[in-house]
Amino acid sequence: MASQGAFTEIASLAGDPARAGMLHALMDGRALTASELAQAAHVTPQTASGHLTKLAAGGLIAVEKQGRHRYHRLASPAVARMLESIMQVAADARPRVIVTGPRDKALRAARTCYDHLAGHLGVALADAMIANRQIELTADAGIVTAEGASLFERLGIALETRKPERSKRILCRPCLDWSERRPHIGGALGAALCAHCLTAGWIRRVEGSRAVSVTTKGRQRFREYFAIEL
Amino acid sequence: MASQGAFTEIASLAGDPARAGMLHALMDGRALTASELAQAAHVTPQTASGHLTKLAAGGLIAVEKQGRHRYHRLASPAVARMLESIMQVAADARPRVIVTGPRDKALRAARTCYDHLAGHLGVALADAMIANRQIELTADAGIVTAEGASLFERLGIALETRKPERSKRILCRPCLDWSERRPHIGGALGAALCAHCLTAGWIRRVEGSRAVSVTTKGRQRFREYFAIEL
DNA sequence: GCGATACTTCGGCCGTGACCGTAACGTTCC
DNA sequence: GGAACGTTACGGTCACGGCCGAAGTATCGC
Repeated sequence: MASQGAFTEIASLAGDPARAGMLHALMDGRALTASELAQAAHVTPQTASGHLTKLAAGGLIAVEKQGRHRYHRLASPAVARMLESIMQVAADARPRVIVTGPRDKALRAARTCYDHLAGHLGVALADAMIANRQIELTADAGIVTAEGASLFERLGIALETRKPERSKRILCRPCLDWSERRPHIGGALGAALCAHCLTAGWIRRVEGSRAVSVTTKGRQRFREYFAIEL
Repeated sequence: MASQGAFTEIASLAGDPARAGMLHALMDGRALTASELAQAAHVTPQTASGHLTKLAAGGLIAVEKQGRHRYHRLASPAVARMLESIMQVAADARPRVIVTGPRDKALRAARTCYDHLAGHLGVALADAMIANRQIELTADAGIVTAEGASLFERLGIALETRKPERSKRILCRPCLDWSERRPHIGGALGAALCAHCLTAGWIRRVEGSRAVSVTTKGRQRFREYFAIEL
């Protein structure tokens, strides 16, 4: 089969510890410089450069030159989904020794997963919206109800229905959380929600991590709109 | 981060050519013996055995003893989704030399993707059901409409709504086809549909491949129920 | 122009891991 | 019991690929 070679190339690209560290660091959806990624992977800049070249050649990351910096980001949402699915299998088959460091704790509490929210916060949001009949989720798929749509309208979040034809239903993607083992909200809906939380100052990115922290305002708003106690 | 080690382990397990070949062979959802997998991966039985031990230890495959055979299958749908997502990235970043052999041709026409239908047939089915307003699909999610539910009832396919509570809507998972680059029907719905096609004799598995062939009866039924000309 | 910063390329060292041959082990069938 | 089949264990070879040091190429600020 012709596609097999490509498959092994992609998988082995992700299977190296240093490169995995870089991909991990890029999972929050932002673009990072080569030196930042070298630091994240605990290797020297030369080594990192080689890895980045390979990742770019394999189509996993995209590079953008800007002055003397080179910004690297995941090439597409498909790559993010791939990484997420690998993490899920990894977490699944792992009831082994789990060393929960303090940084891990923050990650488990709330983090971004490429472009949407994950961790305890992400799952709590999904749970709340399900309880409030604003969305419906299974392991496979999800939809936004009329109540959900009106909530987003109240929040000032524009949900561009990608299918303007005639279907009024809005769909979203469930994304199994590797720390909570339960689905949170992904897809375009999750991305819009996450973006709103950031711009409205409900949450803030934690420096040098995928973790996010909930602000006082955010705590209040989450209670107000979603009936979540954090 | 604690999870990173597990991530690299899983990815590098999949990143070896021989193991990738085996996983590929298991992608049709059936259980195969070690010798069959050795043949599929083009290695000696001893080598294959070592790989299978590792794959099992990593939680990618499950082993079942039966007489003097040992049947190996993918450990879970999550693993199948992971493989699929890797294939998708691999296909995505590959506008390179595509050597389309005769076997590839059959695969592109119709094949199983773990437990549901893919290839030209799979995409055609999805297209037809969308056109007939029996399902709605985006890249992220999908649902079955009332018309869709009644079709499945006519076909004698029981769709156990996994959420018996009160939601009458049935959800399904879109799965981006790596050969057609468009979504086909996955999830529980796709699995039920595929199983029905097999048991009703609409399609038949091609020996030693993930490809399936459409029978004369199948051609007729697909026209009758889905208005598809093959 | 100059040095400083950011990144890449080159060359050589070294460890990991895939592979096979041989051989042993365990089941099943006759 | 013994033959046939299938799987596992061990030892040795070999090649691929990661890693760093040193040197080379772009871009910024002065």
